[in-house]
Amino acid sequence: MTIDDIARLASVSKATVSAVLNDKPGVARLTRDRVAAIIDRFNYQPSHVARSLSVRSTKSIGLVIKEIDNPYYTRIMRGVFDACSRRGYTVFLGSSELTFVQEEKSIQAMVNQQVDGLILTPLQGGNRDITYLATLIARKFPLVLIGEVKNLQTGVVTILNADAAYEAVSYLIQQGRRDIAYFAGPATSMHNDERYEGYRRALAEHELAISPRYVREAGSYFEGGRKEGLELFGGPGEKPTAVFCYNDLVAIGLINALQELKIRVPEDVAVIGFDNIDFCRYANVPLTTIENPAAAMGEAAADLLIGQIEQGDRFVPERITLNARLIKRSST
Amino acid sequence: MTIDDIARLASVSKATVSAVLNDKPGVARLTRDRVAAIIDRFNYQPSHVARSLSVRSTKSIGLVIKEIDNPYYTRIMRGVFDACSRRGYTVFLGSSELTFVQEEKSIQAMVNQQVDGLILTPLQGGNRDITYLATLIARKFPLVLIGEVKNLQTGVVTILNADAAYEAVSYLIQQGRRDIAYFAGPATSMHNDERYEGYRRALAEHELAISPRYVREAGSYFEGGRKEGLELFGGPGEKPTAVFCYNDLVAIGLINALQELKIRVPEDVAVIGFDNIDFCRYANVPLTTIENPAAAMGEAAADLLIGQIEQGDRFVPERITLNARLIKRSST
DNA sequence: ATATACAGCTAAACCGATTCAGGTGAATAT
DNA sequence: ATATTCACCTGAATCGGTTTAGCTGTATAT
Repeated sequence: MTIDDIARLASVSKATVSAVLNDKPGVARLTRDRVAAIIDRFNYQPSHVARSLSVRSTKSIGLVIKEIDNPYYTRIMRGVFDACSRRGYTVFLGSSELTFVQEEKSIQAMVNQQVDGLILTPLQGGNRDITYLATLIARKFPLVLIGEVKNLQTGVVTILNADAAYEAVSYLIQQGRRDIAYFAGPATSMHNDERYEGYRRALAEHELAISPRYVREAGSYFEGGRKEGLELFGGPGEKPTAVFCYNDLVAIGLINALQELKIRVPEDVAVIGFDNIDFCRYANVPLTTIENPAAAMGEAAADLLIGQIEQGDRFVPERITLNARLIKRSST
Repeated sequence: MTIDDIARLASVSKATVSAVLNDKPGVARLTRDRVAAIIDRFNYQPSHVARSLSVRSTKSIGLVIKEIDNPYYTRIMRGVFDACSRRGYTVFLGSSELTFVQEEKSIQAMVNQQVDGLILTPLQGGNRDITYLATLIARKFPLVLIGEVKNLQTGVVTILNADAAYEAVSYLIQQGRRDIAYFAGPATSMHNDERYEGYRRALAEHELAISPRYVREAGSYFEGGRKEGLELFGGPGEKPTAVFCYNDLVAIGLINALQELKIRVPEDVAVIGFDNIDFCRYANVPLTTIENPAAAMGEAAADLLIGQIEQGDRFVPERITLNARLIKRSST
């Protein structure tokens, strides 16, 4: 079934059928009804591909995330997906698998599929090569980043990591904790820099010194948190009375280590995570953490992107900042 | 940049350029090199959309899962994604959000986008309407299901749920447990039926009776497991010494309830889950469970589907069954 | 009565690729 | 010298839509 068939059956031109399909004016009531009747009698669906070729838009966007099966990115996905389906866009899935090569490949695959725009949770780090993304932006290709990349003029959606970290650490101080450690994320992560900054600011504001032994790179997984926990709390030397962690997995790993060492949470040591993954609720010590509104970020990114796509030219790169709030549970 | 531009620049016809692009024979070495040089000098990428229209294939598939941010489906996604990118297909994301209406909508959106085929983790239940899927199949639309749907002749990828459950329950019996409960999944789930069947068989084989009080519908989430756990173990009456759970979340909910009731795991009660989500490893009582090879199923489904797409006609609906093995940890 | 406006419709160009039935000329066969 | 073969290349049709300029014929204005 093509538009020609419908035109023939209705004895009109395909231009008229097209007008009916797209609710364009200039078709008499009677004709419109007759054509519409035939269209749904034969259950005709216009070819999306042909339409795309003609109007130069595929009504689809690409989403390239860091890891497909990471609950945090998964929540971003859900937000993007929801916003897109609401606005009639479909989404292509891509993943950078944590490597720059793969990231660029995925982006290229999407661009090649001629998506109308792209949402990216960019990899970060000193050795980040900006050129490819910059080219894309120079070509006016609609692009929205979730998370910052320096020197790139596009739409960006973020949370105020530093402020959230500040709030969390202040809360610990307010509870009487004075020796507070930070279990840091990967050194290449800008999120980590920002969270550290909040930590630093909170301590500085209360005139508490930062002990170098208390700032440890634990990465972003369970194992890192556990390992650093065993080392710091199992080894010799002073022990902190609270730990602010880069993310929830690290916090859970740490708690696991603490329990193994028979150190009580929160009595002996308070722990705060970041992200509020589902797991926090299920854990036997429900984790105090910072709600990272991943789904909302996904939605915001999609809305921003689609706005960008549909505005075309005169569009100014926007920046959306969402709030991350502290969720108090029993680990503090 | 279109194929015409390249043709003009190389002073050949677009047919020749097309032949070069697609590595077709019948182009002289010299010409081929000249054209190729121009193609990559201008960094020309042929329009995927135009190509799709011409060859009637978009080199993309649709993946419709039940829930985007459910770790189990997320692992399926990863498998599908990996297999597809390996074979040069891109994947559209869709979600049924656990409702039949939304499932059909998502599928239609994909079909409308003219994907070459579809992978679906179908909703199940007595009131499942088969007609739409059946129509698709009748139209020879390539479709692979992850999980069974009755009366549908397509590719299917599954695990032997009953056998896996049988193995798990047998293991409990072998450890000396005799009063074994089953915390069941949603009544509409075929997986649940099969797992119950395995449970039943294991008990029957050892001439152990099934106590109706011990078979309880806990659904598929943490809350259900916790609630049924509190009821069964907190209330009056006999208590089982082991529980086989529909899935890991239910098992974790149950363990949470048991800990609240000061019942020791595994000393007083052994618990087995199903799926082996990441969480099992992180829990303070590492959960014995059944490894559900979700990623492998995703890969198998994608391979099956792509095979089906590329074979075209003479294709026989295949069925792939993967093994699920018991992973013994400290909850038993 | 003539000019003007307008609603309703269509023919044909266009989007950017693929494909196939020939055409051309050089090399080989008879 | 003519016929045959073959490698290489091209023109034009095709995929299935959208869009625009222009053509009707009827209604209104002058």
